[in-house]
Amino acid sequence: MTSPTLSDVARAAGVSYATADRVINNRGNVADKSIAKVREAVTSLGYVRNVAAANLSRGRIYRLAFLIPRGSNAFFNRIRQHIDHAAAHHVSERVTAEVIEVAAFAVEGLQDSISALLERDFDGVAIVGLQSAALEAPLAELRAKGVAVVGLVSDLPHAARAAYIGIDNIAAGRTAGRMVGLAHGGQGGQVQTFAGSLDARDHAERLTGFREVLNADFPQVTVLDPIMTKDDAQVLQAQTQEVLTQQGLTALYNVGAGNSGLIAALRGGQGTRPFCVVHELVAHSRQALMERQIDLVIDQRPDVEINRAFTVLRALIDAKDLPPMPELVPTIYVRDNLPADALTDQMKAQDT
Amino acid sequence: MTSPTLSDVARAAGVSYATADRVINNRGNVADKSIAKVREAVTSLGYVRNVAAANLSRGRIYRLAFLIPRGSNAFFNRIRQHIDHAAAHHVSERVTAEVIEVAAFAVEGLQDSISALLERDFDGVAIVGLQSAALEAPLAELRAKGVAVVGLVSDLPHAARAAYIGIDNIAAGRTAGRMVGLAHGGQGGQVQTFAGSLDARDHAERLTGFREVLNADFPQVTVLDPIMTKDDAQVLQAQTQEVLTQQGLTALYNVGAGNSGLIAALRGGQGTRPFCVVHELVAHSRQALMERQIDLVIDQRPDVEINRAFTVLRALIDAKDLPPMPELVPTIYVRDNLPADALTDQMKAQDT
DNA sequence: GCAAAAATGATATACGTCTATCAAAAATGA
DNA sequence: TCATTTTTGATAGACGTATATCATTTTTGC
Repeated sequence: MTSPTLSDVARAAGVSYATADRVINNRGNVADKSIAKVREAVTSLGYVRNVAAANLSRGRIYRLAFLIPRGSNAFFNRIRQHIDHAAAHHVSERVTAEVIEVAAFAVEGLQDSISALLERDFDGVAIVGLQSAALEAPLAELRAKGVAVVGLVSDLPHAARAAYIGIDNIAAGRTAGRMVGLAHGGQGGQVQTFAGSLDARDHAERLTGFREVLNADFPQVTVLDPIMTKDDAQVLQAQTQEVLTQQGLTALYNVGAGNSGLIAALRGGQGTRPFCVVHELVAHSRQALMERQIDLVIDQRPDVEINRAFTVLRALIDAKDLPPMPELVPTIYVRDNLPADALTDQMKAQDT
Repeated sequence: MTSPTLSDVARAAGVSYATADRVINNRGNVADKSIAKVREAVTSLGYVRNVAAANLSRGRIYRLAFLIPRGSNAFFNRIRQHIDHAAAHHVSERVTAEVIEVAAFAVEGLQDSISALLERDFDGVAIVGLQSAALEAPLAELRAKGVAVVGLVSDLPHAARAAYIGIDNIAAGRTAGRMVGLAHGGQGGQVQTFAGSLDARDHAERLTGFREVLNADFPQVTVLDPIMTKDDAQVLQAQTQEVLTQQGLTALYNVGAGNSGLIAALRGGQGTRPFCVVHELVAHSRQALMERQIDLVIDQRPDVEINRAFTVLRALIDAKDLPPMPELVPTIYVRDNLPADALTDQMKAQDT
């Protein structure tokens, strides 16, 4: 009934505990014959290392760091809160997580922050990344030190991280495109798009996906070139107001942030409004969904992502294979399938 | 740097280890004054019980059972696979999970299966439930024995379980309604609905939610009364074929199972087809989405649910509060945001 | 102030693994 | 065959908690 211990394995294999241990933790200096005997005993007994005992013995603690862009962006506020929340529930497993803020979207700042990590003693790091070769060197150093590195939300250069935890932004854009297309019910129309900056890889990818679907499957719907907003709510508000006066506009799609401005403009508008799709469920967008100022929110489920970051980092640090995890998929919210998210509710006062 | 142990707490509180232990595990026979001192030391030091050490010491193992309807239903096959998969990754934490098959949707069979659990030594049980007072007595016995009980996918009588892990089916129906409404793009239409049986609470609820939204927000769309299918693919195929000949039909919505029949009928149809929404992403529905025979799948993410069942049961057994978990929300799939799910792919050959 | 009851302290063992050390045995090479 | 190297065995302490026992001290009630 009780699961076999390493002593049981040793006995079954006809070797000493020490030898079994040498095999299990491949410490070397073991005859092939002994290795085979132990391996056999392991499978026949179904031995599985007791991680609790192992970690206890090692005095293992997992020190994690999260590099998150500084600023009042509601989405990253949400990310930060989820990290703190998750960290609080991981102390009993000796996992600590520290949020380190970095200059937003600046390669140099990120580079410095990564180098600074070298001085600290972290076991795993999750980084909201950028695609820049300049990051490769410091990341390589980190990994050489044995630190597990994953990209979060926005990927790092491929070779420089062990995993990427985030959604496929082309898929996210395609999803938005599909929904906008469907909402036209076979009729024609014009979609105005908004983006923070096309230098941001995620923005560009979403736009690409969006266009792909509409061009291919809904050719009667025209996609207008994006208005650049720098993710600034004020810019968005002004531009939206202007755009709303146009004839024939049937939909709006903002691939970036700054939605509080877009929503404010919509709130001020009169008559029927275009079909509206934005990204990321935060206080503003949630409320706007409820109040019917917008129709759809495409969300990347930062709560799921953070959970996954913890799990993946732990698995990488333990060098074991990954447990089953829910897929990361762009999630579509309408006003009818909103989660009752306490964290989201707490953020009423915060900016987008 | 290293986290404080109970000995540290005792020292800080000026009591012996034994007394600190008496407080922590409330064994009684401790003066209020001592309790206060220990509590204070705990908070000031930030002491958190090392669960690994505790479980090791107790020799704790978590024996879980899942009561799942028997049969070749693709959705429950998927559930079963996720359970096995998750269980395999939990052995190192001394968690075992056993799937127990019960007669599908039969109160008596379920009742017997629950009673049978009493003979076994489980610590936690997840049950795909039914709403029947007949289940209350055996469940009460189980819980009296100290077994943690949760409802899974389909709820148990409220008082008889500690938690329900599943989606809100009214919300799921509302979501489907919203999407069907949107897809009409302001034009009128007729939706044919299908249900297995209105005795199944989830089917009835989905239909209710669906009607709510269309009646309130899309009055120009008519919802036709559901065709009863017993979740039988053959019935669905025949009925769908007939329905497709009707003039003016703009959408189909099946709240239940048996979608392989519906899809087969659609595949055989010619000309433009109605907008189609079904539930649960399985091999058939996934393929139909890809091949554009249907437009939308509302999914309850059984992978997330199973993960959550493990976590919740463990937390209940340990009598600790729940860690942060992603919300369970009806997920909308279109062909653009499908997960690359290995498990789903393995099930090509199975029935709906 | 004294007996009874309650509270506390001191201490030992166990859980399963990791890590290290030292001695003993076996294999290897010339 | 003997010296050297490789492999093996035996064993002990540590990790932090749970649990139990027994002796001692403090508190309580009368």
